[in-house]
Amino acid sequence: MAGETLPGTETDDRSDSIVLHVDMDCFYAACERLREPELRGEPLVVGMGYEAGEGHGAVATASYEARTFGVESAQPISAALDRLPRIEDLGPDDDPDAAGYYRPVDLDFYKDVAADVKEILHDCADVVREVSIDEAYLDVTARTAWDYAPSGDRTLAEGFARYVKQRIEREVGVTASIGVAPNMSTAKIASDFDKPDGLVVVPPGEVRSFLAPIPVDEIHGVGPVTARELRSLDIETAGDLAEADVSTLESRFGSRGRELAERANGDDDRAVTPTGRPKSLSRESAFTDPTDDPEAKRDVVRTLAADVADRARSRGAMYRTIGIKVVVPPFDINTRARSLPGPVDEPELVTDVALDLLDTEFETETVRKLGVRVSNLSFSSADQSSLDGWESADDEKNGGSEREGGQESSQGTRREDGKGPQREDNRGSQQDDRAPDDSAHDDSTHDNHTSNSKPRGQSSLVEFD
DNA sequence: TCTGGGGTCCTAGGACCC
DNA sequence: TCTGGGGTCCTAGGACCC
Repeated sequence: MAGETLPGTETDDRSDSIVLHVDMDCFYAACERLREPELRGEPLVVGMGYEAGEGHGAVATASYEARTFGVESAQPISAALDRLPRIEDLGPDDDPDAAGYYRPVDLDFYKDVAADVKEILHDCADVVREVSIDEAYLDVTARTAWDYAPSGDRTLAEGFARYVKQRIEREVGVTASIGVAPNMSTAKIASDFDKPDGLVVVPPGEVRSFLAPIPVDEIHGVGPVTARELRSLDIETAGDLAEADVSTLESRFGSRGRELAERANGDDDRAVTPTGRPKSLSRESAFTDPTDDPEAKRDVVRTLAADVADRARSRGAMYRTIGIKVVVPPFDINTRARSLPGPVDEPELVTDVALDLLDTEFETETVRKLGVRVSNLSFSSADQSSLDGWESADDEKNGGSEREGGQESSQGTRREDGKGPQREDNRGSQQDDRAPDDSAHDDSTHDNHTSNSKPRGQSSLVEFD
């Protein structure tokens, strides 16, 4: 790994950083077109929870051609079909130009394609933060510069971004929009500015003038609720937000208020850090029709719980909290959770706790959707080194001080039955992790009966039977 | 826009400890 | 024991993102 930035020389001032935000254009649709080139240029809708010929589910991605018909992402498929009929449903007299193609989401295939893209990204940058399957931040400060190319009118950074873009298109066959800026939040807005197939470069001196006219709701972190509230304060653009009175913003939005104003002003000194480990894993599913049938609900919860536990195990995650989500019509979201004294990897326990949470409060409730979630995750150390090696290996700061995970006896010995991740390790991705004395505390409160041969009667930790 | 699935972060109140 | 303040953990809900 690159050792060019020594710990001591790491500057707090990142104003000359070069950050790329790479955002794949209509990624799911682009993937479908890779394997079905006939779909190029056609209106194409990729639906999740959608099955061929059916009408449920929601739009995951609509191609630009489909968007001209009013199809939008997150729309119910039924609404999309109203605006853009399925080509197969056309009668002989209907206009084939006013119809589109519908495909179900095939995440496994998209992940394969995304892996090819990410390989290129990692090849082009020292630090890559993957935010989702189709989006990533790259810190390329060490690879290029804000200087102008000899030819005169373009920065070297722009040339570098163009190179990344072209590689993706040439080697994978899908297009990306890229924003280039001195920080993450500006790069993010820049990538969005000229989609699809865009390349927008905002050099350090132009950040504020670039941001000023941007509508507030295009700022990352401003959703419908915040946008409405901002507008009620006559704040319509990033420029307005940058000039707004900070204490007013803070009283309205808490700590987020200040942060939003800073972002709107082009101040964002977050370093691009590699993707961390997950904080929670969940699975949910909606009923086609809301139901109050207790057994039907339990069946779903059992399936979801098994799925989640399975996924946790395959990712080497132990969990300390198990929860459910119950969505009651029209759309009331309820969550319930129970924490265990220590991390476990116990599929049956996930099922039992989830069912218990369901039964105690929601047995007779009519529900639209159910979910199961595990959180408070911890990962085995073996797995850890492979994933954030650069942090733990070279960063002496967190190397020594806060890793007492080793001699923890009470809960360090979950499953000594020969396989898999053994030792819990609370380091997690340590920023808000109050891990250090977390375990110490745990220890002192209920250690004495640790018969560390067996994980002291897990079933008795939760009060079934 | 009557609503799919998988996440993150923040806030607030209560329990509990010192 | 009715009186302080500080801290952590837990749960639940909400806003937001893709």
